[in-house]
Amino acid sequence: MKIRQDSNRLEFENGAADSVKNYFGLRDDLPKILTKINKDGHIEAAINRFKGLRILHQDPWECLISYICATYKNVPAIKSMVENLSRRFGDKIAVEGYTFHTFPTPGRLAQATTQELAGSGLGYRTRYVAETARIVKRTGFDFERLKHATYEEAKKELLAFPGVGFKVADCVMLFSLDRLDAFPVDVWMKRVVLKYYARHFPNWFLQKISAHESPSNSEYRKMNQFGREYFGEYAGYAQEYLYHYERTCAKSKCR
DNA sequence: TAACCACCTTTCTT
DNA sequence: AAAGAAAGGTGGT
Repeated sequence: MKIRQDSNRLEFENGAADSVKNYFGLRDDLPKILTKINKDGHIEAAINRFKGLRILHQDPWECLISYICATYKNVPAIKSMVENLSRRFGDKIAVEGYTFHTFPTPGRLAQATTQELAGSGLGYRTRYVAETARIVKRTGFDFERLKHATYEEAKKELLAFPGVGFKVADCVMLFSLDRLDAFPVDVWMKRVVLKYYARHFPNWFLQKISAHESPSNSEYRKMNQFGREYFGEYAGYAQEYLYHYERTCAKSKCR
């Protein structure tokens, strides 16, 4: 399957398979979603600037490991780690003369030595990835089952993996378990809260989260709850538009 | 419960 | 070019 982006639309060679449409979130009813999350001028600006942005429906296992690796790292570094893992432990595949590597299975990562994993640049995340891989392998963990669990139950089960806190759990649910109501809160969303949604929080709270970089668990819960209640069943989409808007337009003029 | 803070490494910024 | 800051947080105390 070959896909080409031509300016603002995708072209699929020989039409798109269902799995491809699903991966790019093309089955999500974007007009409906954007209407529902468009609650104020701030999110509206983000929507107007990036209309068409969709949430990928990724593989849960790959998503889980990727976000365990993501803590305290910037995006290029995360990309590098995932590529290292794929190149060193995944299967080599050839497509029309180009070489790619699949993301390694739980079994393959479970049998990798600590040294081998650390060699991929994981740092202190090495033991989280190793232990999570072993648990998934040993228990035959069924990620698909979590798609049909309640929000609280799915989150609770994800939190049981080492290296998984609130933020990683919400990301895995949003990006791979079809939980579009999940609302991950990272440093960028904290900035969004302070900048655009301060009036929804008491002053003492705003001062508290300003005092340090990453939010505590109780602070996370408050911002997470606000996002889910304020934006509703597609809060995750609101998060994605605000996140991308803030990262892209905060410094530069974005025009 | 709440507040600190160490943590591996890569990439960005000055 | 080199050095310091920041990076899609988590877990332990």
